[in-house]
Amino acid sequence: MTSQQHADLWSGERPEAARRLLLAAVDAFATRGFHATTTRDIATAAGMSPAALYIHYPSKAALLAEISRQGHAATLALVEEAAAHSDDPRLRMRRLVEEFTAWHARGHTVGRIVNYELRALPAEDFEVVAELRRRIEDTVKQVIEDGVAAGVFHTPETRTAARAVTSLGIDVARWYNERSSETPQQLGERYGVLVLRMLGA
Amino acid sequence: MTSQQHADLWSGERPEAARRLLLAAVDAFATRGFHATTTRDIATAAGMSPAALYIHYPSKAALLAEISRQGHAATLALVEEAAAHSDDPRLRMRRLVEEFTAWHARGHTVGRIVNYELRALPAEDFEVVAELRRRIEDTVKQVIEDGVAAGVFHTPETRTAARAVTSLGIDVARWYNERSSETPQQLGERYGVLVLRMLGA
DNA sequence: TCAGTAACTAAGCGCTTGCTTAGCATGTTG
DNA sequence: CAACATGCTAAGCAAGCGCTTAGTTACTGA
Repeated sequence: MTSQQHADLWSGERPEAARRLLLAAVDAFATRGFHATTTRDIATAAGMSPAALYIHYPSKAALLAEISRQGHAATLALVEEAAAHSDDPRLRMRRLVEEFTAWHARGHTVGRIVNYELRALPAEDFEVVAELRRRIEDTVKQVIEDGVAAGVFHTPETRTAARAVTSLGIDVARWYNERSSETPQQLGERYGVLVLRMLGA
Repeated sequence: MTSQQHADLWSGERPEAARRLLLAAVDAFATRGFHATTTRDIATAAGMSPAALYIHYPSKAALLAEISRQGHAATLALVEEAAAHSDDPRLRMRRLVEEFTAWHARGHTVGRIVNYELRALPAEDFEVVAELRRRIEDTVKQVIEDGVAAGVFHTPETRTAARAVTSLGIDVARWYNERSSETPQQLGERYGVLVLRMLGA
């Protein structure tokens, strides 16, 4: 159940019990949603009593905030790295879509929390996360604008195009699961082709 | 707050108090999510005491099921109509994306419930709704396959392409709101252009 | 040796939840 | 005009919620 993705994202989390709680929370929030998940669910899945949760995290919402912040930070890093990877906007965009899509497939549990549990975040955590989201979208928009300026993309509304590109990746977290016929990498490659055509490359 | 969309979808709902409850539930479920919404929220917004809800609906989940069933049925009708509208797969697909996208923008509250509250549905209601969703996706896929067969679309994986097309529309319900700079119709037209290019038309 | 600390549990507190019960107006019908 | 149906409210119940308290155990270091 717990995918490799989680283990990597929080491999440095100490003490180990805190990490187990985080992984249990990711699975529970992704499967049932934040509000339908109880602190007893999380603690039990991590092999502890409910009270033990509060030694490592001050509240249920703090667990959500930790997952959302880290998930968003990792996504932004991935997008920025792909966008800086070459000089050709086509290669940058293809790499960006490949990685962004594969990330949302491989980490669809974290992806669901990141994208669909924003409302449940405490106000100040939401602010932090909203800024990360803005930077992700701006990075995508910048690659498109670079491509338009270079004459390799042909799309009049870069904001709308950026929305479409990010939408494709984000929505993968909603429908993808381990039983899907495509691997995350395959899906990324196919979406990369579709997006380049969509942008008129 | 209550958009025209809702009023149209449930204009025939009698008695009028039942309709008011339904509209209040749509707003509340879309804004806060099903599990974060209380029966007191819904009843108060509809101008009644909590007990009055149970005269018109047997449970909170029954309200959700009613919204989800009707929302899915309306979406399927819209998609099937657009898909049957002409002989040219390009015109059919453009119309389909225009209407599907505009629908998710105009009715983003209902759209959020339809697409993001499936987990909260009672099992038997979920089955009904899952079948409607299958038919929506199959209709989209069929238009793509018709286009490939006619030589006007060029995309090797029709299932993946259908996923991408529906994803674009569905995700609109997540981010669109009344303050968005594009009208639902504008957005539909722009997405129609992007999708046709994506399909290699 | 033993005070101090970190990690935990059993028990439960105060509150909110979905939903029920009992009863009250209003309007309709034989 | 009695009998009933409809649509509602005030009050509240049992269950479950997030979180706290008080205490136990195992380990560390002077």
